[in-house]
Amino acid sequence: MIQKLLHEGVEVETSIDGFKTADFPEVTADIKKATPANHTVVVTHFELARMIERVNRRFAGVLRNEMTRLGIEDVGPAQAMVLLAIGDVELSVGELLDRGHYVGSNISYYLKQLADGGYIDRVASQRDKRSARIRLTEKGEQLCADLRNAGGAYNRMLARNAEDLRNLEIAFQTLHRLELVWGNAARYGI
Amino acid sequence: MIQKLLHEGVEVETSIDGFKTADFPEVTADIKKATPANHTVVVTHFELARMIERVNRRFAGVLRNEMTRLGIEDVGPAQAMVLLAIGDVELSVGELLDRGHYVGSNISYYLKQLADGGYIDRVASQRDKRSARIRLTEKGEQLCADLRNAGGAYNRMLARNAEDLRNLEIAFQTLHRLELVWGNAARYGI
DNA sequence: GTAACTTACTTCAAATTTTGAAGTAAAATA
DNA sequence: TATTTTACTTCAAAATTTGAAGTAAGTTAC
Repeated sequence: MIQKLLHEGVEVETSIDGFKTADFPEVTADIKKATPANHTVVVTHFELARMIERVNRRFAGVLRNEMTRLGIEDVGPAQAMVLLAIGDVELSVGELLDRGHYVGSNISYYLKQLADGGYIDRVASQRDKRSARIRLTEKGEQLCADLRNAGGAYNRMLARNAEDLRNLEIAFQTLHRLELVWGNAARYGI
Repeated sequence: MIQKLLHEGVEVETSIDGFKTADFPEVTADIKKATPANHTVVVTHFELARMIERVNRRFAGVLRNEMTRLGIEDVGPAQAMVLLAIGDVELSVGELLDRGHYVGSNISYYLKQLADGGYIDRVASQRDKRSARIRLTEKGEQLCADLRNAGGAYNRMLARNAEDLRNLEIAFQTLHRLELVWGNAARYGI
């Protein structure tokens, strides 16, 4: 199951910023036990980052296509992602920032466009009048529903069987770990 | 090991565009065997996409910090990623495009900046004079080396033991699959 | 051989996205 | 009550990305 993680036939590449399991002496033994041989190349930081970048670009394309197909012209894919991030709960801008690690001014800008397009409602909180409460309008919910509906086909392609599901979950968890490690690094250094 | 994939305590969210394993009757049996209960929520298309977006943003921050620390001012993180994508092989612009699913004009633009900064050399191919062959200069290799060096700390944080390594590999493979599925979808529709 | 087409890129202008500095107003704290 | 902090917004500039149009070299079909 664990395989050499080379893609597109570029053997040399992984060895550049890849490290061998031999670099982890305490780990090598376990791996050797589990897998016979030849599985010495391991994923690194940068390989993952590049992969994530590529996949992200791909998804942006998918989303753009879907939105074109839906005839959405007044907002772009980035705004749609914000919409999906909001989901069906009412939340403050600050909560939304946390959800996507956005920059404040950025979200502010998107929310303005989404509000102008009639996709969200913003109401000042009763308790704290500084805090704006955001929620999807009917129109916003409709767009999300349409997108999720269109996404069903992808879910079926991605999750074909139990193994796929397991792998997707592991990928998700691992990405979450990356998020934490890179996030802490950005804030507290190293 | 397989866990409920909720994060940041937003229980409601996953159930929006999440589907239950019950939606896959043929799969549910296997899962039930493997895991006792309570692990019914599964990752979807959009959750993964949002996660990838967040992680990507985080990594951009990390890279920006590292470059600031290295005192690199003439090129940005995006250009550094291109540099890392080139690695230590000589390749054509077209090959580079494939590596990162970039848009041609975009890479052209980055390559110009990288060439101006003295990070890469471009030579017209002997065989095909339309094709530019790209490779890192000493300076370019140095920057890559510095970045990879700085990245070592992250690798150690991410790959603490054999399980981490396995999960990183699974994540990598799964992302690669996403790349293919989303890539084909973008090109051939659905 | 040459006209038409394709490939491999580059250029440019515009759109989109992201950042960061500076603001405002409400809430919390001293 | 004064000061500071929080929760955002606004704006201008920068970075990134896109897409249309161009150029020049190679290929193919007469």
